[in-house]
Amino acid sequence: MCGRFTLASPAQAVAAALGLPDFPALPPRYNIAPTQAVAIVRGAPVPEVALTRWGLVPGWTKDLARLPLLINARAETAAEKPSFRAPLRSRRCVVPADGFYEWTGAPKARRAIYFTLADGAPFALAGLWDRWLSPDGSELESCAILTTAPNALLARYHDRMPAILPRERIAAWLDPELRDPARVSALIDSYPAEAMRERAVGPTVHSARNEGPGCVEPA
DNA sequence: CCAGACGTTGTT
DNA sequence: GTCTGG
DNA sequence: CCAGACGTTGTT
DNA sequence: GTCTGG
Repeated sequence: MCGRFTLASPAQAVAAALGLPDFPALPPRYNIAPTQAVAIVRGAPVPEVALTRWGLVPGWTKDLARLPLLINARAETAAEKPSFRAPLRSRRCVVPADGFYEWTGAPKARRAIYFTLADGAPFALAGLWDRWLSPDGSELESCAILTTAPNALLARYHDRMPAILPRERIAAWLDPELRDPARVSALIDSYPAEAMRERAVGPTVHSARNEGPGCVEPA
């Protein structure tokens, strides 16, 4: 799955990787955690960037406190889940990232592994977003990252991996005219293992309170 | 019809 | 053990 | 995802 | 909001 990721590349590199005319300069992030602000790209033909809470809150939610944190959505079943059905049809987004972490090992010997593309370039995670009107009248926009079957690299550690969209599929994923669930899910696949790299990193990333390049330092 | 649920992951 | 915060 | 908290009372 | 269970 995907419960922590990074986005520290220069804005220009993010724009190039996503095929966008530009991308805003954001503070480099090495430890993006659930409930924190996450940049998403949504809409077409001119995509816009928005900052949303990581942990999707369905529009019909009545009690935020009782809602589990929906940071991931299984691509195989999202079309049938009440929380994800409508967002999958009409509120798809991409989440720019340049790496993500997976944890492995027994509870007392947990290690984090950091995954990137082989060339170190930023990439697009397939995401969903929604908008929730809180009782006090304020609006909350939130997002979730889709997961899929792991490639051979990820399978060494986990039975899931985040859905990375190859650059040529980003526009189709963001296209609001695309509403057929079968065609939507056809865009999701396990990214080729040969195009990815992994490295074990130290314990700094374990705490979501830690931030900075120390999170990705080799163990 | 109304009421009630609506989620993912990892671990054992 | 379970829930909340980041 | 992991880390960390998890409580009540009285007094100022 | 939308689907399922009764």
